[in-house]
Amino acid sequence: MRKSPTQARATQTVDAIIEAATQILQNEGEERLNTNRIAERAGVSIGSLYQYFADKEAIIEALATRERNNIVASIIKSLSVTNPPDPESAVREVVRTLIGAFARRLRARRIIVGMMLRRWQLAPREKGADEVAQLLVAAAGKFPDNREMTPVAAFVLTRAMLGVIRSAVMESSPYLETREFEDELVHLALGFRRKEP
Amino acid sequence: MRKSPTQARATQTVDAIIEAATQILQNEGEERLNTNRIAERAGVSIGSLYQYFADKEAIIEALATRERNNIVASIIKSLSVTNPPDPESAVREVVRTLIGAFARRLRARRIIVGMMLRRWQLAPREKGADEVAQLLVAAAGKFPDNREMTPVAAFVLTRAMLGVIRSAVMESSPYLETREFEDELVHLALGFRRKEP
Amino acid sequence: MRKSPTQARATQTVDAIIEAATQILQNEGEERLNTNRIAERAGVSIGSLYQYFADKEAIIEALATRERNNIVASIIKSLSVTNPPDPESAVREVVRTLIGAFARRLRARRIIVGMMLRRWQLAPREKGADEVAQLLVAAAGKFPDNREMTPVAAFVLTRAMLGVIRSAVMESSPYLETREFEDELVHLALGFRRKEP
Amino acid sequence: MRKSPTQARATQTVDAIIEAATQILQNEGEERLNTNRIAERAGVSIGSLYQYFADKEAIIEALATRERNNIVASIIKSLSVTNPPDPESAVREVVRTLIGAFARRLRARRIIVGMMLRRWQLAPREKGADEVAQLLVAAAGKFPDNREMTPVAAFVLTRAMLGVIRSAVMESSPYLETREFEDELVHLALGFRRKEP
DNA sequence: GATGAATGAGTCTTCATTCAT
DNA sequence: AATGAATGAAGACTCATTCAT
Repeated sequence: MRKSPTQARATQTVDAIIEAATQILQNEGEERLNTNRIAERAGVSIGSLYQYFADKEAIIEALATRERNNIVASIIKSLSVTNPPDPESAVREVVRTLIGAFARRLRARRIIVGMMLRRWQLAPREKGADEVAQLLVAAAGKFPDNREMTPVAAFVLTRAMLGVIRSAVMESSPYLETREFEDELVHLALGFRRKEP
Repeated sequence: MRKSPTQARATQTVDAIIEAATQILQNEGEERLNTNRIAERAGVSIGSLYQYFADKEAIIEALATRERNNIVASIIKSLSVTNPPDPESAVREVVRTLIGAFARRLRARRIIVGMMLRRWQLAPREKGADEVAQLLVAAAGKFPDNREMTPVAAFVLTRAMLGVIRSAVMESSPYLETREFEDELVHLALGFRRKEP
Repeated sequence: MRKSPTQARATQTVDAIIEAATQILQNEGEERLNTNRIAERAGVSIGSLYQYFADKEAIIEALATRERNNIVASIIKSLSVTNPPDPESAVREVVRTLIGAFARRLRARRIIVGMMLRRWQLAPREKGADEVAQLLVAAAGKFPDNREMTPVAAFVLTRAMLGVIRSAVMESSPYLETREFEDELVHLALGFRRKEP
Repeated sequence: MRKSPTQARATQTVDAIIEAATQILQNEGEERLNTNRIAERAGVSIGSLYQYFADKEAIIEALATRERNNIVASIIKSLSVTNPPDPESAVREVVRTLIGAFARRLRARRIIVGMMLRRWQLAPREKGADEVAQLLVAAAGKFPDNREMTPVAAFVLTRAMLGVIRSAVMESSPYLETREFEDELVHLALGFRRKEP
């Protein structure tokens, strides 16, 4: 970001720009996402936009970061439920949160995810996923009959979960918000954490 | 395709175009993929390009289809192994093929694979993933202690598998070609197919 | 024309090309009129087309000429009616023929007329109009109470008549084939031929 | 117009674009009228052009509208002559103005006039011709021995007048600015407005 | 700081025409 | 003579970015 917004007014401007970009993505699609339109929708001049963002890429990055932070935050929150009675309850809580996080603002999320896939495929490092992995491992650790979670196992589990949800989002799957879909994801996670195959 | 190439010369042109597009994707990235460059790289006039492809999209589609066919073919081939002794063997065979299909292409063609994976997930009616799902279900179906595979379960399983592999490819994960990684994927699939959690 | 068709086969080809062009104009509009499409519609290769026509312009010219000849021929025919009982009958016959000639294949005619206006505005010399003018003068000469038709008067009369019909065609006027419209044109011509104003 | 010019600078740009288009039409013909050339001739970037005009068509429309307004204004002005003594005087005044409007522009701007006349005839809802029709009817209406002017009659009369003038302009007729030509047009109008044929 | 007019490289696409087969 | 694959100049339009006011 070119200039860190010190004044409250500036923070508002930055937020307005990111929100405008998200809305355009949601309502008009990626093709229509251009800096002029973002500025217009944000009620800001194009000149001002470039005072806070070095280039279009920076806006997209800010937008993606915001989305990821929201999701991670909501997962963390869901895990803070004290003392889940059994593994299934714990897992289900996380699954439900994950699905919920992605299902909201579906179209915008789909495009953002797609854009991130396109742009960051060479230098990715799915930060969010690793954080989620940590959380899952920690959550699973609470129950004695779980197998130990090696790094590889954590990697596989998180990417599997996210992969399924991501696919459902990207494919606009009708399953996405069904109970059966949630059940299957829970089943996937519980089956994975067991010791014997 | 706008015109099906009848003369040998025309077939060469079409191949040159697809090959050129592939190379550009590999060497310069998706952003630099434009019709003029494709034609130039293919040693063909832009006019010729448009004689065989209705628009840019059609070229990308042809390219993705070609890749997908290759992968699906290799999976089908791996499944033709007669009479696997147990579920694990069957699943492991498919897992190994899947990993192999993507990993082999990894070093040479990350961008194409990325594009393809994205397209599999973007295009709701793409056969690719569903074909793989069918194959997995069929492979698993040979053993009596499996639970029934509903459509939702098949969706979840295939997307989980592909999601994990996609992530490993995209993140250039060092796990990708390790035995442990393969084991975890097998574990994931076997755990999922069990009746009780 | 590059090559005058001596063989019957060649004449058919030329006709097919002109007819194809007319049909495209009629069904798809001027924008879609291009040599490749003409050749295709005519069932002829693009190479053959260029064997008979030097360039696209030549096709359009041939087409326009054909249209004009058809119209002039039909007017001549209508004037050959022997001994019309009175001026009004004579005039009405011509008017009716003119309207009929233009009203057929309305869309194609509209486009052809428009194209001619555009292309030949600098070197026009409306040949057809002058021929029609001669005919009108001759026809009018049969009745004693007409005023003399000077060249200027003939010019004005023919252009007025053609101008009205042309406008009706170009504007897709609903009047075009009504009885009232015909009456007004007859009125225009009869009023003009009277001696005192 | 895409954006209404608020700053003075912007107004200049818009004017420059229309003027450039006019010049190109004049000097190079309609076929050479393309947006890049217009921008270049206007001393403006192609981007600026597209900031004020949605597409090429919009430029042509603006240009045609400007011309039409000029002509209609001059006719209206000519009709403001108070109390013409007789029908012939009234009609002659209008005829003279019409001829003058087109003839004056003839030498300088044949192509524009041609384009304009074409557009008047092409665009069904264009006000131009109808406005002139209204004016003619009003002018004629002042005298008691005129027949009533139905819509069809007004259509025929205006298109006849404009058709004759258009032809004279387009064919570069030597009659155009002669007294005899004017007389014949007046004769045409007066003959038409009489009750009996 | 804010504005928005201006920029122009870059992209997709069409189509008249040629020429090797 | 016929074919149709190939050509490439040309044209419409977009949009990230700059900079004078």
